[in-house]
Amino acid sequence: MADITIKDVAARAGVSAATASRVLSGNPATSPQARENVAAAVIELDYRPNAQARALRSTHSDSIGLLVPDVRNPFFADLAHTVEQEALSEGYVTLLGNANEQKDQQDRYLDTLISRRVDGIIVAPLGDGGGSIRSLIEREIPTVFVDRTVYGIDVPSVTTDSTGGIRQTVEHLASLGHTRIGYISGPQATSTGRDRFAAFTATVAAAGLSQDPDLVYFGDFQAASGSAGLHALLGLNDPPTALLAADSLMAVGAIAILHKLGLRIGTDLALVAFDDIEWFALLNPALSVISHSVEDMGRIAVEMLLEVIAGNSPQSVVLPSELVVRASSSSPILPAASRRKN
Amino acid sequence: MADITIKDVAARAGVSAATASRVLSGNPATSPQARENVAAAVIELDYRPNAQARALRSTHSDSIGLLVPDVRNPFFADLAHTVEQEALSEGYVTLLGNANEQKDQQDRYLDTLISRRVDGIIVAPLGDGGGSIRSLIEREIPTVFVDRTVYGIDVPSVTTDSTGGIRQTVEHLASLGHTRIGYISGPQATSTGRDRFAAFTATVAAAGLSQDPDLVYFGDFQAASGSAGLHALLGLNDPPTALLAADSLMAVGAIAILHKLGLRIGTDLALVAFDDIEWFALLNPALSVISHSVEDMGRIAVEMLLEVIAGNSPQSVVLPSELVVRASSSSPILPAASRRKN
DNA sequence: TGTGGTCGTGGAATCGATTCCATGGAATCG
DNA sequence: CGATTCCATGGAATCGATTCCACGACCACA
Repeated sequence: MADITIKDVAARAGVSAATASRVLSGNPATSPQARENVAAAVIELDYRPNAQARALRSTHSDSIGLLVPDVRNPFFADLAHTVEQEALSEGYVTLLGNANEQKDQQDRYLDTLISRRVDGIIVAPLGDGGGSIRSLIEREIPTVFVDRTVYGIDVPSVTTDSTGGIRQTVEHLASLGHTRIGYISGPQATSTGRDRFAAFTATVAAAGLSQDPDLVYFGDFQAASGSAGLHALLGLNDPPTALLAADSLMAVGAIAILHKLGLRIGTDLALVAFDDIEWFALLNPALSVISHSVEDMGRIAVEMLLEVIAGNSPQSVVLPSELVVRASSSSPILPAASRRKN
Repeated sequence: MADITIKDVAARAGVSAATASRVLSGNPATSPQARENVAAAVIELDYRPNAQARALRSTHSDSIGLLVPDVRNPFFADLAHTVEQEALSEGYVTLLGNANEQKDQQDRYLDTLISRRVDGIIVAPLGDGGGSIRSLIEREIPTVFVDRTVYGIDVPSVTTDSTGGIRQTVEHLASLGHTRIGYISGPQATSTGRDRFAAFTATVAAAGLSQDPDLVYFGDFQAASGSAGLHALLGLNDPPTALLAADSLMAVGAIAILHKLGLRIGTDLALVAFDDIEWFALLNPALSVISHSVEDMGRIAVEMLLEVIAGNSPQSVVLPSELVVRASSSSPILPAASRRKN
């Protein structure tokens, strides 16, 4: 692993290291002759600049960090893809970290990203503003929140307005005759969990539907809690006739149990999920979803972070969400007598 | 962003930078007094070592690179998750790159990873051994291939033995009465594409089934080519009665078209997909798959890379694959007359 | 008491690239 | 033709952490 340095290139090209550096960074104060010789030497030696040394001297590393709660969640996989492609087109490499929905792993990754002196960080945060999130702010490291925010921390963010999609969903279900809508909520420690829950309770009240607190189950955005939530809701004396899940993984968990119980989605129980995942349309029946654009979210987050890095203070952006009706929620409610009991 | 350096810590603790460095790296040649003072100063100043400077001096960066062809493919998302968690537990950070199934993006990312002097690289390669893959070898950068290999490049790898799962599948379909099995293949520019295709042709011949070359469609591992492949195969004069797709995304593309055409999976057409994805079991009917362990693959790849970094030459590992029969391939074949025509 | 050894410490060199500063040669102007 | 500007260039300082080397203090043993 005999590394080739800029001195080797300079020697080969018959110039000094300073001149070689100037050629490589496109400094105009170089002669055509020098440019040519250096370019040739670079190719002959297959030279790759040492990014560490460069970053050490020049205070920027041309890299950004992206910290997501769970890469296996298709929503965040898509987000990672979009951010990474968008950043690459702007000349930045993305370091992807996975907090695994755990605060200590989030802190550990943030520490690492700080140590590596990334130029900025995009994070879908969890927990309160403690731990390493605070260090980010105190060090004035350019930061953008995506999908989620943290109460009391003033950082530009790109989030989804849950209210529109959830109101459409509640009204849609009400128009089919449903009065008892079950809700599998995300954790109240996340802003998305809180916002969606608030939107649900508000619109249910506005539509005059049942506000029975037993109709709400609090999950953790992962599949197993969707299964548990479904069990809990179906076990009620007066179970819901429609169900809204606050994210795709909890919907998947619920669907698995529905299959196991032999209940028919769309007729025995209407189902809508927050987050649109490509293959939700392939389920039989196809799943109704509240859709929001992950591409827009990723693209805007990168643009916004570049603004912050440039020293500006961009406005936070809230993207709309929208109900997409498919077969899982298109049948009118059945009379209670014909519904199977659990 | 006034960065705090080791000199600030040293000054605060009343020692030299050399001593502070020794304390931080756990060098035993330090007095308890010094250790205590430095530890206190680190906390008071919220000091984070500059990873760039450290890596520059000490030739290792405690980071590895992972380059996958497509993060949105659930198989690679799972792989990324496993590798990242496993590496983290060994004290390494993972830089994730996404080649987007394009050779130029793969080269670009490899260049970046080389520049950043990662300690090693895990890559699911595409294309031949040209471009930056060659640079990796010439520079003797610790490298491990995962899922795929490159012909003629001698690098330790963790791959899946397609043959077992594919033989089981062909024999299973034959036992249901199928004689014409369609195959949507991966690209022959990838080792997995070639291996699975070879296994399919060999086992079909061994089972005495139709070897009609029209039964094979060559896709590119992405969803759209699965749709195209299905159209092509159903358009034959004598279409197949069973279908095997060489990866999950092409299976998804095929399923979408089957739904659109109103064909019933499992009865009108038996379907099996390579790669097990959690929600494949949720489809109706549930999808039969050839399953292989992405956790084992990721874990072994990291272990193997650490071996290579340590200077050893680990043996390549080939993991088994296995057929999991579900409803999409459990009905005996229908007589031709009762099958619908496309 | 003198010699040898251990131990904690600080000074200085080092890693590779960038950039300030000074220099020498060519070009331009009065 | 002499003076001034311009430009390409090399030398040297710099970024922050690590590590080699040397030094002084201390203990132990003969």
